[in-house]
Amino acid sequence: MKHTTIKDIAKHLNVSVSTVSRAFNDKYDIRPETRDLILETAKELGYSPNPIARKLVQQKSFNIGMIVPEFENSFFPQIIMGAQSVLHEHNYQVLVMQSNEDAETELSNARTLVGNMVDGLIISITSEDQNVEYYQELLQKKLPIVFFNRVPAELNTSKVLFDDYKWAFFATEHLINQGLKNIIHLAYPHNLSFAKDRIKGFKDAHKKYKLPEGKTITCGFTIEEGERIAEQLINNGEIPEAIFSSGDYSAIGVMKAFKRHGYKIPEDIRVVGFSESQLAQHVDPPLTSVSQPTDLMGQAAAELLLGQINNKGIIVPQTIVLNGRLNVRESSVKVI
Amino acid sequence: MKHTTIKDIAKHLNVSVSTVSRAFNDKYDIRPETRDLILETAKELGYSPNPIARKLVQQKSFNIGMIVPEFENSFFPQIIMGAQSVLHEHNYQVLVMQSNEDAETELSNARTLVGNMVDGLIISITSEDQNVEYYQELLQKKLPIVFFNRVPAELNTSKVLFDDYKWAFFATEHLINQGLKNIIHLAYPHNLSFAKDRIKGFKDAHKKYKLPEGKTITCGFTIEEGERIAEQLINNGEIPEAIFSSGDYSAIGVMKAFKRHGYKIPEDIRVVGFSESQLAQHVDPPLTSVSQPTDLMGQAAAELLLGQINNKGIIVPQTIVLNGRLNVRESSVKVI
DNA sequence: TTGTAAGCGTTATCAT
DNA sequence: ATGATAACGCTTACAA
Repeated sequence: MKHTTIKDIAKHLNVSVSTVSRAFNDKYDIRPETRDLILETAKELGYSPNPIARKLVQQKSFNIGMIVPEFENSFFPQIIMGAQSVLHEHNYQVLVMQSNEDAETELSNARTLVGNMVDGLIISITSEDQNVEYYQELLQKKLPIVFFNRVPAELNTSKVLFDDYKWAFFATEHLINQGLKNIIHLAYPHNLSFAKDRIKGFKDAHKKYKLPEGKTITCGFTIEEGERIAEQLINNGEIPEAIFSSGDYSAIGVMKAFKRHGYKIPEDIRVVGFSESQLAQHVDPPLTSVSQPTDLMGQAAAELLLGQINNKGIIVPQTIVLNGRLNVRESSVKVI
Repeated sequence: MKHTTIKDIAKHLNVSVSTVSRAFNDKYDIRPETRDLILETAKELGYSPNPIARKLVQQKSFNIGMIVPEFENSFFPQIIMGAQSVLHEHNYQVLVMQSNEDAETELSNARTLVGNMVDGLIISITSEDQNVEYYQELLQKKLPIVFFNRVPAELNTSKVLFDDYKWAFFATEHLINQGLKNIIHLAYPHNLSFAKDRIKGFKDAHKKYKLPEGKTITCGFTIEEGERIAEQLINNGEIPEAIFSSGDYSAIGVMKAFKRHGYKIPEDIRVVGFSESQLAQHVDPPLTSVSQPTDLMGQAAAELLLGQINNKGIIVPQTIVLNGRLNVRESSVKVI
């Protein structure tokens, strides 16, 4: 693809390239008529300034890179949209990449984005342990980075978090308050910091009510995983009074499996999910779930990043912890 | 952010910049020891080549831009992942942007991506009528573009489509074959080509069975829209035997509203959706829906694009039409 | 095998 | 108000 360049226009009009450049950058002195003439012929010749060249000399792209583990579920897309809304207002474009839950891909995404000279990065990491050296390196080079939702503990930069501990606690309490004692928690793998926080919330709720520490089973993100765990429990004859799952999908899987085996929800087993997926209110029975303010999370991350950018890389690390809500639905309360 | 540059290394090692450059580009003659030395100090100094500069001189980025209307639902994300899988194999990175169903945003996305010197574009358009001149312009400049799912009729480039006509026909036939005569089609707005194709499929199925041409109502994409239309029908006392909706969400909305008013599905009204959303198999009753091969669509688009790129911009327009499947579930068949 | 220098498309400083 | 020109970081003839 052959771009029309500033030179083509300069030649065409017998002016210098700097004059043409000025026509496109309001801040310089230029006679209005010359400017209009240039802008006009630019349109004729199908010219628009080449941002690559501009980036090279200005060392600034007005692009923000964003990396998320996946966007199959609506969780991350909603956050992306939240971030976009504030970034767009400030004339930044957002380039999105997904790591597919893979740390290596995440690293290569980051490199691509940095290669494109993004002015900042907003990242939700895949694994707590990997890639931190690279991010560390970027931060040392004064590249603004904000992490959200899944964040590396060691890195000293801004983060936007959800109060996983608190809401796992509340969700568990919601079940305990109904007189239930035998609750199982389906936890996410331990390399995710929020998984640990939720486990802690779950256990501390038990402590508060002087109950024996609840049982925890590690479980994946999918419906199938939830089904697998439930089948396992059924096989072992180990039927709990309630299940608090770290994700809606596994919670739905659990419900499916138990229903298939003739158990009634919520009569026989109560179920609570986490993250308020689109499915939650539409499954049968509707699933109680902790909803996280995805749009706010995106907005907060974007604002922290803009702050860093405008601070010329002087990073004042800030951590914002966002509140949630427990959407109580039929799956977790006995209908009277 | 201060990048370490090729010059820093050159100075550090008392060699010329071209030697350093060569160390990073295998194809040139360079003494292995010099190369290793350079690569080593590069690592020490935290240097990696600046792709922006490289792009500027090579006029090639190994980045592909992809624009989708939204990624809140899993439809487009799945296509993106399909495309990514083949593009990654060929060392291309994919930059994704979303137009939010807005033609202007779509245009600005395209400009950003072109500005980043992507080597090709994969687009699902928001509106058939807008932005075509710009895309036309890009194509004339030999920028490879492949459209998918929602494509502009006028543009002479490669496209990947779903056979909307055929599957709307089959879906309708599936209802007619059960002896139903009074079927209403919830159609998408007419500025989307596939909306028209589905309407035609719906009507032609009626023709085949010598039935009066079925009724069509224009409806949005959301659950709420489906509910609104259903409420309207109920208010008018106009209860059909079946509803064939152009989208799963509106179909689900329809079911919700009818259920709320005491109608039974499928006993009183049968419902068929389109696009096989994640929700389809989990709502109550499970929703019959036409599933589209999203992964294949992404892969096909990517392959067509790579073809164009490797053809050095000599575009041989191709249109691939993909097949689907009707997933029959409880919402559309009377249980015996 | 290595160095020199031109060029990619801009912006920005310094003259004029 | 406009023009020359260096610079951004890199690749690539061409020369040595």
